[in-house]
Amino acid sequence: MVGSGLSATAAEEGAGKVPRTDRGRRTQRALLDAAAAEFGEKGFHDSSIVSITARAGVALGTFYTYFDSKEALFRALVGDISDQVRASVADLLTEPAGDTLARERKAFVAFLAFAREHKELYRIIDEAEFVANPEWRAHYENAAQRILERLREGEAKGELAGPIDEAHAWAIMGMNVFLGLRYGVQQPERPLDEVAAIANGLIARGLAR
Amino acid sequence: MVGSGLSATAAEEGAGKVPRTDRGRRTQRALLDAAAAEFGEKGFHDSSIVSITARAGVALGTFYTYFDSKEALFRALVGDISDQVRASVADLLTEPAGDTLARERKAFVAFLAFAREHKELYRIIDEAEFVANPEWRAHYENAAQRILERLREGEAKGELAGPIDEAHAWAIMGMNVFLGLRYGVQQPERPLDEVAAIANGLIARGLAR
Amino acid sequence: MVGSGLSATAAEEGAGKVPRTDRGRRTQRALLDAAAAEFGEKGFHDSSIVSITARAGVALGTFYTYFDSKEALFRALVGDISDQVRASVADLLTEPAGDTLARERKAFVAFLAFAREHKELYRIIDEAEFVANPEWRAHYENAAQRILERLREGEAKGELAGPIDEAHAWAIMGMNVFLGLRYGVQQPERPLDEVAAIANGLIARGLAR
Amino acid sequence: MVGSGLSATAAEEGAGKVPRTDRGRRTQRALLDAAAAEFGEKGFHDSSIVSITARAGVALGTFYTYFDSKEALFRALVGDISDQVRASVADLLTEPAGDTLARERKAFVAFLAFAREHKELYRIIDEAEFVANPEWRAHYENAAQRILERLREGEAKGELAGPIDEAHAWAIMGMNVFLGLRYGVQQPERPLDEVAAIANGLIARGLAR
DNA sequence: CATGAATGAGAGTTCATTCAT
DNA sequence: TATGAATGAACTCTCATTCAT
Repeated sequence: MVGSGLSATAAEEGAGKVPRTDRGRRTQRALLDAAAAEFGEKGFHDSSIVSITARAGVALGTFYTYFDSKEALFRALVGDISDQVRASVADLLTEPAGDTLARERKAFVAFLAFAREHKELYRIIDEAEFVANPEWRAHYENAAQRILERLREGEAKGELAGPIDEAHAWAIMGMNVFLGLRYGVQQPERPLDEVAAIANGLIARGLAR
Repeated sequence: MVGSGLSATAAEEGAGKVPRTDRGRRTQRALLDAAAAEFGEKGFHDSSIVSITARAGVALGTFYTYFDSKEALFRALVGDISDQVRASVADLLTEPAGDTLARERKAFVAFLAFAREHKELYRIIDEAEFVANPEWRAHYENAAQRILERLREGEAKGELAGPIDEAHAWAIMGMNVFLGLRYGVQQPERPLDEVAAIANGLIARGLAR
Repeated sequence: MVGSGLSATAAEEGAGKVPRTDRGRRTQRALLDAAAAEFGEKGFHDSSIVSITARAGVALGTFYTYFDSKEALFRALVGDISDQVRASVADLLTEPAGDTLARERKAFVAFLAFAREHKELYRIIDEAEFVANPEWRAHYENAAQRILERLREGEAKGELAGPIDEAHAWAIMGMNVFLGLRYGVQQPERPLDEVAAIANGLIARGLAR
Repeated sequence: MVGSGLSATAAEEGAGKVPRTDRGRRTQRALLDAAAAEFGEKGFHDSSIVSITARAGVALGTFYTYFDSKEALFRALVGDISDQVRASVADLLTEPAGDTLARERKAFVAFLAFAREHKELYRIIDEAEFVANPEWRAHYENAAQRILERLREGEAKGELAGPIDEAHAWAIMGMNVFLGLRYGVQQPERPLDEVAAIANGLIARGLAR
């Protein structure tokens, strides 16, 4: 289950059709939840619309009342999850955090926690990078962009040694993603803080002034 | 093109059938090369045997003379490529390299160069982690293991600050993979050394004694 | 044509899926009738789903809306025909027949008449004994069982000389089946009663008290 | 194994090609033995030439040196087995047997013994009646003819009550075949004589003068 | 005579999508 | 809006048969 389903924005960005009634909204939400489960379990190609509608408890034909195609559904879902990852991380970052490294550590913990909470989704996001349609591939680029901005702020404040490069952001994101894979999905029993300490240690000294 | 095709070991490890004539060996190689191109372009699910045999210039039925199924072919290919990445990296590491950090930098450069040379394969390896069959998923675990061993050597020699943890290896691998994605596949025009310097700088200071 | 199609029980015993609308029921019946004709003409292996759906006047894919596989269809059909043979014979036996021999004669006539009416099905039943799946092979065993019961009744009433053995039932069934093949299918022009008289004469004296 | 393979006559009746060397004869025999095993286990349609040549230990292409097609092989095999059944029965019947009923009993015992010895072949003979090509279907008609001749001899000698009809022969054959199926193949542990006594009792009284 | 690679028609099956009700 | 039957292109896989060596 992805929280309460599709976020308002994501639904309206062309991926899903806009339901006009309450009943319609409930049906669309049921389809999205079912899709999250299905895609998470089986991946894009092995998921089927028959199965998704069955999970959602609606008839097969109903699907096309809310989505134009299987790809449209996937796109809607990826957008939604991407929103949630960002939201989940942003939440923690709004609190008056200390310095840049502390912020980055918080971001990592939030990310790892999200991965643990929604293991299925991890697969979806990753798969999205490799499924044909290029517009689904924005996730990592956006994420790298946000990391880069935070690093540049730190550089400006004199907390980090310059010059900060885009490559730094991609390196950190790669670290995070793989540690998320390892300790969020494969071995979720390892204490969050332990992993965060190691990751942060690397960055801290690696970028310290 | 996958170098000269399937490496001897990979071919004999049960994934592909063993041709008994020269003609047969040529055909099997043609199929493997065609498959590398096809899987690289379209990914596992969107690749079709019809298309692979067409690329290879043989009849559809010929495929089954050399592979039991589409999955068997993919497995053979992943094994082969995995072998090649490792070999490509190991080559550079046999030379009497300096300290651990220098070795790690060389490994990264080798990896990045491989990614640039075989962009299509990048996708194959990554996809292998997410396609159902778990036996295809050994690549990252093996790679992490090798990184970890190198780091532990450095720790033993007193070059790196301990304690070295498995998480360090996964973090470095993630860095490498994402930098490979960014500067090997997406933006291959950026000078190798520039990227390597940044990556190595992070690790160097991050793990320095 | 198999009477009105699949008997209610057979349809619900897992072999065919249950249609939810009238239209669906009509389509499933069309498929079953087409299958009876096709299997009867060509036998199981030479029958094809393409051809069956063509006969039924529906699209290829429609087949899988009603049956899971070619085997499932065959199973449904065999169950149904087996039901019909039994019903056809049982019908005549409910009337207050005279002694056991008269009953057995009536059963034979009913069987022979059924074979003439549904020549194609003869082949299907016989083939079912030899096609791999053992669950399709119950027909002859059930039939022998019913004959045996009738004979034992006659023995109890003192009409037949004991001891009645299972082998008697199989012998009589074999007689019936081969006479059905010869005078039901191959030479249906010979008068029913003539054949019945000969068969019954054999049994009559063979088992007479 | 079918004795020493294809009987000379059967081989030369157009079904199999005639080998010119000793080596050739050995190869053809190996193929026939392999085919008997394969067809017996899997039936005509599920048997494959690849598998038959593998069993015979020869290359795939070699098959067509000795047989024109899969059907030709089957035909050769059925002819051969049919020969053997007849020979096996005829052997016993040449001895100066007593009356007609004693002969018929001997014939049945011989048949049952053959069925037990060559269970696989039972299936082949039966299948032959239903596989498309009508020329393969001669077996039962020939067998009925021979039974009929024996019965008419008995009638002439005054041992059996007339008038003997073709239907008697088919009835007896059906009895024999089904008892062969039941006590030759399905329950071969039952003593031969017990079954023979029951079968013969039926015929004896059924046709006795 | 023997080999085994090559062929390709044809089979069963899946599933996204359409549409009448 | 909801339903589920209908569609057919596309796919993987099999195997009898041909043929160059």
